[in-house]
Amino acid sequence: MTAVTYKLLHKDGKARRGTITAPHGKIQTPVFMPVGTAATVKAMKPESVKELGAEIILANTYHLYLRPGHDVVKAAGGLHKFMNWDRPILTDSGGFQVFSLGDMRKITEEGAEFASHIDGSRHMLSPEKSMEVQNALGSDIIMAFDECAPYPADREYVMPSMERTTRWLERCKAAHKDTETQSLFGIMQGGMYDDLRRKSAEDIVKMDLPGYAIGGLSVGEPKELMCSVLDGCVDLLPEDKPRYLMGVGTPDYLFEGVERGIDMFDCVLPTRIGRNGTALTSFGQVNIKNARFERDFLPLDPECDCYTCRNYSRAYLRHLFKSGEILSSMLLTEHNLHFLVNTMAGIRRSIEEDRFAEHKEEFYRKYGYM
RNA sequence: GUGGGUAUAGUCAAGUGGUUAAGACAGCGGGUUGUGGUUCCGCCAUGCAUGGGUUCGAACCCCAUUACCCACC
Repeated sequence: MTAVTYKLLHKDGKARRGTITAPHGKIQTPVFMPVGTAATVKAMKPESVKELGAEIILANTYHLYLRPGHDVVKAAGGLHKFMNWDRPILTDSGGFQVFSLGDMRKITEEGAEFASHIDGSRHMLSPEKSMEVQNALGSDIIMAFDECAPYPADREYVMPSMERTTRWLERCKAAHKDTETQSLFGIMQGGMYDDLRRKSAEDIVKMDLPGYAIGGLSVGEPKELMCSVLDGCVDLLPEDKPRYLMGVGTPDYLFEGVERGIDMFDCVLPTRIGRNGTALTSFGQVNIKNARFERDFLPLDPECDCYTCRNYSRAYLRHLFKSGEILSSMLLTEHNLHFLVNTMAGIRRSIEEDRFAEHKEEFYRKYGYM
């Protein structure tokens, strides 16, 4: 028995309504996972993250390995206990940092050598090491150590990179022993090339893992390109396993992903832009810093029932941000997270009622994308 | 009242005769997609207290005026 299982409940077109059962609880899918890189969803108390309906959050192997160190987290009794979050946790493998650290790292067949962004010290992250760290953290879902190719990247770069990611996945699988309490998800790569995506999918699906992710998208490519790549590769993943589109995203991308059969998403966007004064609302993105909100005493999103919108005005939120007050980050983050989690809940309902397409159109019309 | 000093953007300021007047903060606008983000990128003085003068050319030199600061009466 694997730690994480998926049950498909209903389909509306390719959109899937399902449940994931993990050691720390059930997850209704499609799901949006808030990101808590350093064992905290920034500016949020775990209780508040729970209250707004998040059923799973994401943490990062690379960051926790560097600080405080996975041995510390393990000594604390595992990540759940350490950070006071008793629902499922997914940990990213550190693979994305291979991409985002740019020239501060070197990739070899063995793994990736990093210069710590904290103190410059050098560290080697390999498939085996990533499994060791994620095992010590004790997350429900652990991700394979992969390489996310940049965009744009030519075939000559992407093909060997993708093949190495597949070899790394084999090593991850071999190193991952604790399959009863944690489940390893594989990651498809292949850049923007349909045939490489197909090859990657075929190779990783053979390994019969409890779940699969699509990596290497949402790295700066145009939306249409991401959609067309998804068109060509989501169906290559097994129907009876959860499908996770990594690093996505904005509300519109969520709809595009679900429409093509994606079950899981994560993104730093709501928390990051929240801390920087931008809100996601049902009528589009709002920059609360704008002078036009100086005397606007309406709630951020009049249609929202989150704590922030029930109690505070745009003028107050603007004031808090301009004053550099901590409450600004808290209130905006809570709203943004609530908005995306709630958007996913609406998507799930629409799939159950076979009206996903209409729901998507309605959302776009209001959000200002159409 | 006498002597001295200072006046450059909302604020603090660089610039002491030669092409489009540094920079910082504030302000304004934008960005942000498996978090290297109290972050990043733009914009923001046709004008240097005011009025004259010298000069090919003045924020810069000269004169007057005004305001403020410091001393001394």
